[in-house]
Amino acid sequence: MTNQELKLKQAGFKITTPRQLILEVLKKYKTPLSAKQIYQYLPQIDLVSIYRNLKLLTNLKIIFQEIINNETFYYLDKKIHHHIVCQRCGRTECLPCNHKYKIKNFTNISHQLILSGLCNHCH
Amino acid sequence: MTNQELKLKQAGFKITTPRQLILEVLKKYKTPLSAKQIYQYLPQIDLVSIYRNLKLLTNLKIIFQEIINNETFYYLDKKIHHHIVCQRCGRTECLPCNHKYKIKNFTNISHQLILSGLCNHCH
DNA sequence: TTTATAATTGCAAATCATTTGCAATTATAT
DNA sequence: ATATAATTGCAAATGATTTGCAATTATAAA
Repeated sequence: MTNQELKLKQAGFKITTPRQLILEVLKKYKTPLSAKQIYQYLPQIDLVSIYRNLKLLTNLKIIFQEIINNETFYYLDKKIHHHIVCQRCGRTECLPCNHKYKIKNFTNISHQLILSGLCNHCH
Repeated sequence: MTNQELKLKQAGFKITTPRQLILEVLKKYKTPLSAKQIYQYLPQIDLVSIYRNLKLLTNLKIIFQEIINNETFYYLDKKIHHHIVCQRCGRTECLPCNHKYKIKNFTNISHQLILSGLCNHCH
Protein backbone atom coordinates (compact mmCIF):
# COMPACT_ATOMS: atom_id res chain seq x y z
CA MET A 1 0.00 0.00 0.00
CA THR A 2 1.39 3.38 -0.96
CA ASN A 3 1.87 6.22 1.43
CA GLN A 4 -1.13 8.02 -0.04
CA GLU A 5 -3.34 4.95 0.14
CA LEU A 6 -2.40 4.58 3.79
CA LYS A 7 -3.48 8.13 4.51
CA LEU A 8 -6.78 7.49 2.75
CA LYS A 9 -7.38 4.35 4.78
CA GLN A 10 -6.38 5.96 8.05
CA ALA A 11 -8.84 8.75 7.38
CA GLY A 12 -11.56 6.13 6.88
CA PHE A 13 -11.95 6.36 3.12
CA LYS A 14 -11.94 3.54 0.63
CA ILE A 15 -9.05 2.79 -1.68
CA THR A 16 -10.84 2.74 -5.01
CA THR A 17 -9.58 2.33 -8.55
CA PRO A 18 -10.30 5.95 -9.53
CA ARG A 19 -8.38 7.20 -6.51
CA GLN A 20 -5.42 4.97 -7.23
CA LEU A 21 -5.32 5.98 -10.88
CA ILE A 22 -5.56 9.70 -10.15
CA LEU A 23 -2.67 9.45 -7.70
CA GLU A 24 -0.64 7.46 -10.24
CA VAL A 25 -1.13 10.11 -12.89
CA LEU A 26 -0.07 12.88 -10.51
CA LYS A 27 2.94 10.78 -9.53
CA LYS A 28 3.88 10.07 -13.12
CA TYR A 29 3.60 13.57 -14.58
CA LYS A 30 5.09 15.38 -11.58
CA THR A 31 3.65 18.72 -12.68
CA PRO A 32 0.44 20.40 -11.43
CA LEU A 33 -2.50 19.07 -13.47
CA SER A 34 -6.08 20.30 -13.84
CA ALA A 35 -9.10 17.99 -13.48
CA LYS A 36 -9.54 18.15 -17.26
CA GLN A 37 -5.93 17.19 -17.89
CA ILE A 38 -6.19 14.24 -15.53
CA TYR A 39 -9.40 13.24 -17.31
CA GLN A 40 -7.52 13.18 -20.61
CA TYR A 41 -5.10 10.67 -19.15
CA LEU A 42 -7.97 8.70 -17.53
CA PRO A 43 -10.98 8.82 -19.86
CA GLN A 44 -12.37 5.66 -18.20
CA ILE A 45 -13.12 7.66 -15.07
CA ASP A 46 -16.00 10.09 -14.95
CA LEU A 47 -14.88 13.70 -14.83
CA VAL A 48 -17.19 14.25 -11.87
CA SER A 49 -15.43 11.52 -9.91
CA ILE A 50 -12.12 13.13 -10.72
CA TYR A 51 -13.37 16.43 -9.34
CA ARG A 52 -14.78 14.77 -6.24
CA ASN A 53 -11.63 12.83 -5.54
CA LEU A 54 -9.34 15.76 -6.15
CA LYS A 55 -11.36 17.65 -3.58
CA LEU A 56 -11.20 14.79 -1.09
CA LEU A 57 -7.47 14.25 -1.58
CA THR A 58 -6.91 17.97 -1.16
CA ASN A 59 -8.92 18.07 2.06
CA LEU A 60 -6.83 15.20 3.38
CA LYS A 61 -3.68 17.06 2.34
CA ILE A 62 -2.65 14.07 0.26
CA ILE A 63 -2.43 16.40 -2.73
CA PHE A 64 -2.24 20.18 -2.98
CA GLN A 65 -3.74 22.76 -5.25
CA GLU A 66 -3.06 26.09 -6.81
CA ILE A 67 -5.37 28.26 -8.86
CA ILE A 68 -4.06 29.91 -11.99
CA ASN A 69 -6.23 31.89 -14.38
CA ASN A 70 -9.50 30.57 -12.99
CA GLU A 71 -8.50 26.94 -13.21
CA THR A 72 -7.38 24.72 -10.37
CA PHE A 73 -4.27 22.55 -10.67
CA TYR A 74 -3.35 19.69 -8.37
CA TYR A 75 0.01 18.22 -7.47
CA LEU A 76 1.44 15.64 -5.13
CA ASP A 77 4.45 17.15 -3.48
CA LYS A 78 3.95 20.16 -1.37
CA LYS A 79 6.78 22.44 -2.05
CA ILE A 80 6.29 26.12 -2.30
CA HIS A 81 6.94 27.24 -5.80
CA HIS A 82 6.00 30.21 -7.90
CA HIS A 83 4.75 30.95 -11.35
CA ILE A 84 4.79 33.61 -13.97
CA VAL A 85 1.77 33.89 -16.22
CA CYS A 86 1.55 35.71 -19.55
CA GLN A 87 -1.26 38.26 -19.32
CA ARG A 88 -2.14 37.74 -22.97
CA CYS A 89 -1.88 34.04 -23.81
CA GLY A 90 -1.88 32.57 -20.31
CA ARG A 91 1.40 30.73 -20.85
CA THR A 92 2.71 29.73 -17.46
CA GLU A 93 6.20 28.91 -16.30
CA CYS A 94 7.18 27.49 -12.96
CA LEU A 95 9.82 29.45 -11.18
CA PRO A 96 11.76 27.10 -8.95
CA CYS A 97 14.22 29.09 -6.90
CA ASN A 98 17.12 27.85 -8.97
CA HIS A 99 15.59 29.06 -12.22
CA LYS A 100 14.94 32.65 -11.41
CA TYR A 101 16.60 33.72 -14.63
CA LYS A 102 13.52 32.57 -16.51
CA ILE A 103 11.84 35.79 -15.58
CA LYS A 104 13.92 37.34 -18.34
CA ASN A 105 11.51 35.86 -20.87
CA PHE A 106 8.77 38.16 -19.60
CA THR A 107 8.13 41.89 -19.64
CA ASN A 108 5.49 44.01 -17.97
CA ILE A 109 5.71 42.04 -14.78
CA SER A 110 3.35 42.45 -11.87
CA HIS A 111 2.77 40.11 -9.00
CA GLN A 112 0.23 38.85 -6.54
CA LEU A 113 0.90 36.96 -3.35
CA ILE A 114 -1.88 34.85 -1.95
CA LEU A 115 -1.51 33.46 1.53
CA SER A 116 -4.07 30.93 2.56
CA GLY A 117 -4.89 29.32 5.86
CA LEU A 118 -7.71 28.88 8.30
CA CYS A 119 -9.21 31.92 9.96
CA ASN A 120 -9.99 31.88 13.68
CA HIS A 121 -13.62 31.30 12.90
CA CYS A 122 -13.01 28.09 10.92
CA HIS A 123 -10.16 26.70 12.95
CA MET B 1 -13.16 65.18 -17.07
CA THR B 2 -11.59 62.76 -14.64
CA ASN B 3 -8.17 61.30 -15.07
CA GLN B 4 -9.69 57.93 -16.03
CA GLU B 5 -12.07 59.49 -18.54
CA LEU B 6 -9.12 61.24 -20.13
CA LYS B 7 -7.29 57.96 -20.54
CA LEU B 8 -10.38 56.41 -22.13
CA LYS B 9 -10.73 59.31 -24.56
CA GLN B 10 -7.04 59.34 -25.43
CA ALA B 11 -7.23 55.64 -26.20
CA GLY B 12 -10.10 56.39 -28.58
CA PHE B 13 -12.96 54.98 -26.54
CA LYS B 14 -16.22 56.65 -25.67
CA ILE B 15 -17.02 58.03 -22.25
CA THR B 16 -20.32 56.30 -21.56
CA THR B 17 -22.61 56.28 -18.57
CA PRO B 18 -21.84 52.65 -17.65
CA ARG B 19 -18.12 53.35 -17.75
CA GLN B 20 -18.47 56.45 -15.60
CA LEU B 21 -20.64 54.66 -13.07
CA ILE B 22 -18.34 51.65 -12.80
CA LEU B 23 -15.37 53.91 -12.17
CA GLU B 24 -17.35 55.87 -9.59
CA VAL B 25 -18.21 52.70 -7.70
CA LEU B 26 -14.59 51.56 -7.68
CA LYS B 27 -13.58 55.02 -6.50
CA LYS B 28 -16.21 55.09 -3.80
CA TYR B 29 -15.66 51.66 -2.28
CA LYS B 30 -11.85 51.67 -2.54
CA THR B 31 -11.64 47.89 -2.16
CA PRO B 32 -11.30 45.30 -4.94
CA LEU B 33 -14.80 44.43 -6.23
CA SER B 34 -16.04 41.58 -8.42
CA ALA B 35 -18.27 42.14 -11.46
CA LYS B 36 -21.20 40.79 -9.46
CA GLN B 37 -20.54 43.13 -6.58
CA ILE B 38 -20.37 46.11 -8.92
CA TYR B 39 -23.61 44.93 -10.50
CA GLN B 40 -25.27 44.97 -7.08
CA TYR B 41 -24.37 48.63 -6.75
CA LEU B 42 -25.42 49.33 -10.36
CA PRO B 43 -28.41 47.13 -11.19
CA GLN B 44 -29.38 49.54 -14.00
CA ILE B 45 -26.39 48.38 -15.99
CA ASP B 46 -26.36 44.99 -17.66
CA LEU B 47 -23.97 42.56 -16.02
CA VAL B 48 -22.51 41.79 -19.44
CA SER B 49 -21.65 45.44 -19.98
CA ILE B 50 -19.99 45.48 -16.60
CA TYR B 51 -17.87 42.50 -17.59
CA ARG B 52 -17.00 44.04 -20.95
CA ASN B 53 -16.06 47.37 -19.45
CA LEU B 54 -14.04 45.87 -16.66
CA LYS B 55 -12.06 44.01 -19.30
CA LEU B 56 -11.57 47.15 -21.38
CA LEU B 57 -10.54 49.26 -18.41
CA THR B 58 -8.13 46.54 -17.35
CA ASN B 59 -6.58 46.37 -20.81
CA LEU B 60 -6.09 50.13 -20.73
CA LYS B 61 -4.54 49.80 -17.28
CA ILE B 62 -7.12 52.23 -15.93
CA ILE B 63 -8.09 49.60 -13.41
CA PHE B 64 -6.32 46.46 -12.19
CA GLN B 65 -7.39 42.97 -11.33
CA GLU B 66 -6.60 40.09 -9.07
CA ILE B 67 -8.05 36.62 -9.02
CA ILE B 68 -9.00 35.05 -5.71
CA ASN B 69 -10.79 31.72 -5.39
CA ASN B 70 -11.86 31.58 -9.03
CA GLU B 71 -13.34 35.05 -9.02
CA THR B 72 -11.83 38.20 -10.45
CA PHE B 73 -11.77 41.42 -8.45
CA TYR B 74 -11.07 44.87 -9.86
CA TYR B 75 -9.64 47.95 -8.22
CA LEU B 76 -8.55 51.43 -9.18
CA ASP B 77 -5.24 52.09 -7.58
CA LYS B 78 -2.39 49.92 -8.54
CA LYS B 79 -0.49 49.24 -5.46
CA ILE B 80 0.92 45.86 -4.79
CA HIS B 81 -0.87 44.32 -1.89
CA HIS B 82 -1.40 40.85 -0.59
CA HIS B 83 -4.18 38.72 0.77
CA ILE B 84 -4.80 35.86 3.06
CA VAL B 85 -7.70 33.56 2.25
CA CYS B 86 -9.35 31.06 4.59
CA GLN B 87 -9.15 27.61 3.02
CA ARG B 88 -12.51 26.66 4.44
CA CYS B 89 -14.89 29.61 4.20
CA GLY B 90 -12.99 31.76 1.69
CA ARG B 91 -12.86 34.77 4.02
CA THR B 92 -10.25 37.13 2.67
CA GLU B 93 -8.29 39.83 4.36
CA CYS B 94 -6.05 42.38 2.69
CA LEU B 95 -2.56 42.53 4.08
CA PRO B 96 -1.29 46.03 3.52
CA CYS B 97 2.30 46.22 4.61
CA ASN B 98 1.39 48.11 7.74
CA HIS B 99 -1.08 45.47 8.89
CA LYS B 100 1.05 42.38 8.78
CA TYR B 101 -0.05 41.50 12.29
CA LYS B 102 -3.38 40.43 10.86
CA ILE B 103 -1.85 37.18 9.89
CA LYS B 104 -2.24 36.21 13.54
CA ASN B 105 -5.91 35.55 12.89
CA PHE B 106 -5.00 32.61 10.67
CA THR B 107 -3.45 29.22 11.15
CA ASN B 108 -2.31 26.58 8.71
CA ILE B 109 -0.81 29.14 6.41
CA SER B 110 0.56 28.37 2.98
CA HIS B 111 1.30 30.75 0.17
CA GLN B 112 1.38 31.14 -3.56
CA LEU B 113 3.09 33.86 -5.52
CA ILE B 114 1.85 34.57 -9.00
CA LEU B 115 3.92 36.83 -11.20
CA SER B 116 2.28 37.93 -14.41
CA GLY B 117 3.57 39.72 -17.45
CA LEU B 118 3.95 39.31 -21.17
CA CYS B 119 6.06 36.47 -22.50
CA ASN B 120 8.47 37.06 -25.38
CA HIS B 121 6.00 35.51 -27.76
CA CYS B 122 3.19 37.95 -26.95
CA HIS B 123 5.27 41.06 -26.40
C1' DT C 1 -15.66 -16.43 2.30
C1' DT C 2 -19.93 -14.73 1.96
C1' DT C 3 -22.83 -10.77 3.00
C1' DA C 4 -24.62 -6.42 4.71
C1' DT C 5 -23.90 -1.74 4.43
C1' DA C 6 -22.07 2.58 3.92
C1' DA C 7 -19.07 4.83 0.73
C1' DT C 8 -18.36 5.70 -3.99
C1' DT C 9 -19.31 5.87 -8.74
C1' DG C 10 -21.47 7.42 -13.16
C1' DC C 11 -24.81 9.91 -15.38
C1' DA C 12 -27.81 13.88 -15.96
C1' DA C 13 -28.72 18.14 -14.85
C1' DA C 14 -27.69 22.39 -12.17
C1' DT C 15 -24.75 26.22 -11.00
C1' DC C 16 -21.54 30.03 -11.22
C1' DA C 17 -18.41 33.14 -13.52
C1' DT C 18 -17.63 34.78 -17.82
C1' DT C 19 -18.07 35.29 -23.00
C1' DT C 20 -20.26 35.78 -27.60
C1' DG C 21 -23.69 37.13 -31.28
C1' DC C 22 -26.66 40.36 -32.76
C1' DA C 23 -29.97 43.96 -33.26
C1' DA C 24 -31.04 48.39 -31.06
C1' DT C 25 -29.05 52.51 -28.98
C1' DT C 26 -25.80 56.29 -28.17
C1' DA C 27 -21.44 59.25 -28.06
C1' DT C 28 -18.83 61.90 -30.94
C1' DA C 29 -16.62 63.92 -35.12
C1' DT C 30 -18.14 66.44 -38.98
C1' DA D 1 -28.07 68.32 -36.76
C1' DT D 2 -26.60 63.98 -38.37
C1' DA D 3 -23.97 60.00 -39.96
C1' DT D 4 -21.42 56.36 -38.26
C1' DA D 5 -18.84 53.48 -35.59
C1' DA D 6 -18.69 52.17 -30.84
C1' DT D 7 -21.41 50.50 -27.21
C1' DT D 8 -25.29 48.60 -24.97
C1' DG D 9 -28.77 45.06 -23.51
C1' DC D 10 -30.68 40.76 -24.09
C1' DA D 11 -30.47 35.87 -25.04
C1' DA D 12 -27.94 32.20 -25.37
C1' DA D 13 -23.35 29.77 -25.17
C1' DT D 14 -19.28 28.34 -22.73
C1' DG D 15 -16.15 26.29 -19.39
C1' DA D 16 -15.15 24.92 -14.75
C1' DT D 17 -17.17 22.90 -11.06
C1' DT D 18 -21.05 21.00 -8.10
C1' DT D 19 -25.24 18.41 -6.81
C1' DG D 20 -28.91 14.68 -6.75
C1' DC D 21 -29.77 10.17 -7.20
C1' DA D 22 -29.88 5.39 -8.38
C1' DA D 23 -26.57 1.70 -9.30
C1' DT D 24 -22.13 -0.24 -7.99
C1' DT D 25 -18.27 -1.55 -5.01
C1' DA D 26 -14.82 -1.81 -1.06
C1' DT D 27 -14.61 -3.33 3.36
C1' DA D 28 -15.69 -4.97 8.00
C1' DA D 29 -18.08 -8.34 10.47
C1' DA D 30 -20.35 -12.82 10.55
